[in-house]
Amino acid sequence: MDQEIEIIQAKAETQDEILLAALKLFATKGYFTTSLVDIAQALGMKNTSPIYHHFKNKQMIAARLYANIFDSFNISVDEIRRRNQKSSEQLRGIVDLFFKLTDDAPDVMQFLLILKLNEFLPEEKPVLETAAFVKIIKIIQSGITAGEISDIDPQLANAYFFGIINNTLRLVLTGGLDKKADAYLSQTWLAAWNVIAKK
Amino acid sequence: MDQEIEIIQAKAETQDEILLAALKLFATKGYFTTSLVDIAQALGMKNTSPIYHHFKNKQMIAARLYANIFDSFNISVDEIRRRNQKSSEQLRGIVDLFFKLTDDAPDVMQFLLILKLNEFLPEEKPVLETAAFVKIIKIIQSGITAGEISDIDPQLANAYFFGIINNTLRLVLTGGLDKKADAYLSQTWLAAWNVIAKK
DNA sequence: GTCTATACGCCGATAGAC
DNA sequence: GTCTATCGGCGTATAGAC
Repeated sequence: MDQEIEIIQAKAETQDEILLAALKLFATKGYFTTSLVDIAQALGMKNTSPIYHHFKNKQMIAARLYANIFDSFNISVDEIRRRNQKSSEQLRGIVDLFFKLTDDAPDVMQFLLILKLNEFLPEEKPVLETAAFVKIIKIIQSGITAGEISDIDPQLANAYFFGIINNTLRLVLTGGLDKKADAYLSQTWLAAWNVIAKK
Repeated sequence: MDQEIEIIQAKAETQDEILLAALKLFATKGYFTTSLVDIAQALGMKNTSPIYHHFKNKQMIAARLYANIFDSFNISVDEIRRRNQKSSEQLRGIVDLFFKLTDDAPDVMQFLLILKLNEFLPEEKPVLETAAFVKIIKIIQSGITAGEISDIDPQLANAYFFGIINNTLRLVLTGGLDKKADAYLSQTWLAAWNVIAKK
């Protein structure tokens, strides 16, 4: 029984290792330019066979990454909403999370912001229809109703606000800005918030 | 002699047809998911052979698209700079061009804004190091010197300004905003300009 | 659960007739 | 300059021993 648990844990661990290696390679090289051989080699495997022991095929690796990342992002957004009442505070929480992820888990952020997911995951929901991103729109709508955010099209407010946030992070990730994301956090938050804040 | 000219023109025309079909497919499906067979079929060819008559290989098609699009964008930026003195006017000209291209040549805009060019054109310059985009930074720097634009890091000002512009256009291109780009032009320009304008 | 070995398919690319 | 035909290679995926 102990053995079985160990085996299951071992399996879960190598699954995660595969996911981690794949994420890193997808984020840096792109999905189509990384082969399963690349992933296997990154893990010190001599073949791709072990990978097929854990995943049906290459696409399912990406699908699992997609599910994991968006689920965990969704949970984070829920927590942020629970812990803050005002739209401005909730948005600030999301921005803090994005900047933190950019510095601490850039591969995850690449996956969220930069990769063209629909190119290799055509059946998954577009990012903007994802639970977490739908909730962000709701936050903005609440802010408009509450008079915190100026009364414009919520989709446009979203486009402007996260245009500033995401483009800044995009540049950090691609080396267009040379400091850590954290160095730009307060200034960038202010710029983005002022675009949509009711004067 | 007349015949020769005709042949050369014909060749140039089918070259452009190949480029146009490739651009459309790359923009909609992505580079790696469109095969040369796809391109050939889009042109009514029964084989890929005619393509190889005009281009050495698939990558060279993309490289030519890259050169054409960035060259013509660069020329447009030069014209805009020549015709306007103030940084605000020059930026406005570039924004007008971007919005116009989004409505009139969305494939070109996809190529400029959305495709991950370095994934399939690793030896080409990153977009931001391109002549036109370097000039845009210069426009912003001039605006700061002239007191039109607030005195922040030009790279950051660039990130904020085009974060708003490009993210809005990105959403138009991907269907996240349902009207034509032109419907958002004046409002989006104001939002972006106000972020960097000196108060 | 990882190894060796191998099959299979797709796509990029070429040869050569017309 | 487009056709028929075909090659070669890479990358995905599987079979089966250990």
